[in-house]
Amino acid sequence: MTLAAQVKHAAYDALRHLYPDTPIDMNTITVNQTKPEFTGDYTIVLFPFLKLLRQKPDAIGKQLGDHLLENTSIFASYDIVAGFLNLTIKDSYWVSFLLGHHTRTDFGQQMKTDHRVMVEYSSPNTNKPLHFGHMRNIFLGAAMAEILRADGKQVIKANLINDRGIHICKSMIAWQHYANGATPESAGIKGDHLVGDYYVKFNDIYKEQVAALIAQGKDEKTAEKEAPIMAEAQDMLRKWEAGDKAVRDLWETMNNWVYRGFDESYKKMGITFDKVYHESETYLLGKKIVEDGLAKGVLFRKEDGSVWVDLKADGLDEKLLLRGDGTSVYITQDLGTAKLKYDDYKLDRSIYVIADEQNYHLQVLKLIMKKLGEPCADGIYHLSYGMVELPTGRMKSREGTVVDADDMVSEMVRLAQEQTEAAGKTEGFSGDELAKLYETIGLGALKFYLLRVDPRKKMVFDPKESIDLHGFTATFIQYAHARICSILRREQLPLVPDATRFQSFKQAEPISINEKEMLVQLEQYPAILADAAAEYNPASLCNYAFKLAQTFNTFYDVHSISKAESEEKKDLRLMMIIMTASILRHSMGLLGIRMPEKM
RNA sequence: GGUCCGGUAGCUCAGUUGGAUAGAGCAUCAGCCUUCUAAGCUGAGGGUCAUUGGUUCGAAUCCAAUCCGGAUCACCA
Repeated sequence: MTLAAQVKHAAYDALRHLYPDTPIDMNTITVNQTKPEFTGDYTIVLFPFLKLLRQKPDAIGKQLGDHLLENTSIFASYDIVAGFLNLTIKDSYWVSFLLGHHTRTDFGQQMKTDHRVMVEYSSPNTNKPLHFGHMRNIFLGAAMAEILRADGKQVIKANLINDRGIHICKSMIAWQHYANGATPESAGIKGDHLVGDYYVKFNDIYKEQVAALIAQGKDEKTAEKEAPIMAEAQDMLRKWEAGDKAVRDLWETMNNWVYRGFDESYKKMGITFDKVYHESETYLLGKKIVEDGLAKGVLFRKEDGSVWVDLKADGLDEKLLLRGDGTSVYITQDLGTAKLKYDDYKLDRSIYVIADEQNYHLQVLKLIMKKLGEPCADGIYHLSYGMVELPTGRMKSREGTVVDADDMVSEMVRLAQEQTEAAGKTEGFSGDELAKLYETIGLGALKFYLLRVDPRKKMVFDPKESIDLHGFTATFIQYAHARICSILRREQLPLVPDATRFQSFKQAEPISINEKEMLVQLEQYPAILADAAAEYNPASLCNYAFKLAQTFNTFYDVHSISKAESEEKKDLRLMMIIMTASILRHSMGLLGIRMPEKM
């Protein structure tokens, strides 16, 4: 149980004992961390009891404080300030906390349960390379998967590749017309970028054709429908669904180019998956689900043969599930995938990391599954995140403002190198070590930048700010970690000492304010981690780790560790910084950010 | 227009189930390296928590209305 919870329970027991005739609800007890300007560690708010007990705050505070001091072992003293009971925790509590946990590398982690969770993220289309918007998705999904795993869940990291549909056909058509058989090898371009180039080409041609038709006097809608290249793409989609060999072969070839490109990008980003789904393998199941729904009478068919679901009773509209020509739409394949995921793993929860522009889509998906009586429906959870925007507004591929993922990673690594060299911190490293360090810093900065904001909020990507390695950044945290490692090297201690090293530690001197600040934060890590899991919010880990690093830096400035006032103080501080480094590694590790031992 | 999300310092963001004088980072200004890594530390300035009303001992937080911004309401994915 966390310290804050212990305080709350102690207060509850005390109040019940002191006022047996007045029932007190646990929820009326508020325990906060004491503000730094007051003496104490944790504060019980007395106001809620005034009316209940018909006494003045000072009187209640005194009785409660006295009782807590006499009947529990964790409090050293108390202080009442205007309705707040500030409690100071005994130094011995902190000492035993340190002795009990400083050798752990998994402090904060929960026991494994059999609760099964799938986290789906990345989920790219195979018609263009990954861009900056994907990166928020990818890092968020990967971080959430690790956080949930640390929270005791059985986690399956899944990638759903959107490998079929009209968008792929567009790239294929343009490639057929304009590529002269170019391959990634012959063109010297990464496969995903090559295919993406032809998707762009398609759109250019399409726009030209529409413009030409409008010039001939057609209205916009008709022009969009009649553009010949679009008709070709649609024809190709039908052939694909019919299993046309030539189309399937080209499709396979081009997709494989893209996969090799993606794999390279994922590898660079340090991203892995446990399971990969392809929509080409699930859309038929989706169609089957629709047909079953039709048979059950949950869905209905219109005159043109298209199939719909009526969601008016749920405040939504009618939604198309199959086109008149029998081809499936976006949501059709999602129905199949949702069921398949559930059947594969018997999931308690299935998390979709998808941008908030698809809130409606996910709502519809869950609703349809529920209507169809599929058991997977209840577990569907949309982890909806806000879009990444530039200071000038939304990124638009049309205007060429989309930031490419591969470029972004190399740029950040390059900047890490530039700034490390400028700071003159390259001595004592081999070439390989430096390359690894730049990657650790650059990639860490990027991940942290994208994860430090509450995922639900849309965020602004300011290129100028993202390259800053000062302040609220991964670099700041990495630096604190490297400082700790440096001290441990000097003391000839491993990052995690064995349990006998501080076994005979006996506390003699009082804990200082700066020491206490660190201890309070160290103790809170398990609660922060549990909260990040419960709220699906990696940003709280970013905030916590930054604060911990900040507190360490101040502590480091105020107190010498190697030259502490006494051997006893030195040991105490060594245990503290060992634990600090372990928690920084653990928390940032969940976000996929490495902590260097030297920088 | 319907639905959903958001509005906190010049900028980017924190702010637990309502609790003490609303906090960080960046930017600006002033200090701190003969002492464990200055990618650091200390301090200063900077706020009508969009607005108005309500609930209460107490509201950035809860409720209502209004204003502003965004997303979505496709036989695109």
